[in-house]
Amino acid sequence: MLQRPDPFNAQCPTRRVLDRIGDKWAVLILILLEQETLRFNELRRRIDSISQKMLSQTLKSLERDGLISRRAFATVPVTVEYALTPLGRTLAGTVAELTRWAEEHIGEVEDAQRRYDRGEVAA
Amino acid sequence: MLQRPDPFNAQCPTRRVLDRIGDKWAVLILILLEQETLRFNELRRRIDSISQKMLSQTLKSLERDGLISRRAFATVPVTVEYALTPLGRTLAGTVAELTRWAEEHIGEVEDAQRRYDRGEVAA
DNA sequence: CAGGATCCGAGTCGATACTG
DNA sequence: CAGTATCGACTCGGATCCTG
Repeated sequence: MLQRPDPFNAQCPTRRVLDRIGDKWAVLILILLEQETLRFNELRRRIDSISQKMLSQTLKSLERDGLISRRAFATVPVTVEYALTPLGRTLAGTVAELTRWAEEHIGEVEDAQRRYDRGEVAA
Repeated sequence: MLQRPDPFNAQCPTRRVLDRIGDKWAVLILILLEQETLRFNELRRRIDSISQKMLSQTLKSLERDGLISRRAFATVPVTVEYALTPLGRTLAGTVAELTRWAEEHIGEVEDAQRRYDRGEVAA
């Protein structure tokens, strides 16, 4: 029904990648790790509103997808560092395009919302 | 805490845009409408697995965000056409970058997953 | 044809408590 | 410090029925 690997119709792999990006926390983590390697609790502090459950869960699936790498050091209290893999880095770059779009057009979106909420259909 | 309009910490507008993109159905609709204007049930048939509830719900919020436009014709049974707005078109373009990434790298992601599931930590 | 309203089960997420 | 395990609240989304 479609020429491309079709993100429609199924649990096609492409769709799975899209869902991954749809994940709010995953995107934030990618953005943070793009700038520097971070430890578990550092990430937690940066994101601030994330629960420890969602953080570890999200980190695990990002690692599974080969987007980030996990390195544990046998220091006195354990130390674990998370960093982007080369693959993750390419994705982070693409995602950055999106956040750029958001920053540039958020004004227009909000205007549209106000108009809509005022009952205007807008041409 | 951050230089950019910070997608962290809050219900910052940029975050809202990201959530929008995170929406699986919204993305699919944008992709379809990028190619041609479609009617309600046409969209329904294309996406196939979407329920009528989610379709109308998603269309409504896309319209509210100024990304698509809705035009109703007073034909015998009503006809409603949905199309991208210029704003929506710019977003669709950006989203296309993402699907391109997905198509190009899905293989690497799946390889990573298999390795992970086999218990390998991977460097 | 294009949708609104309702009901309801499955999955998500946060809070809490505990471990190596 | 870096997690895991459990539980309950809440939400999302599908199925169904109905209308202009």
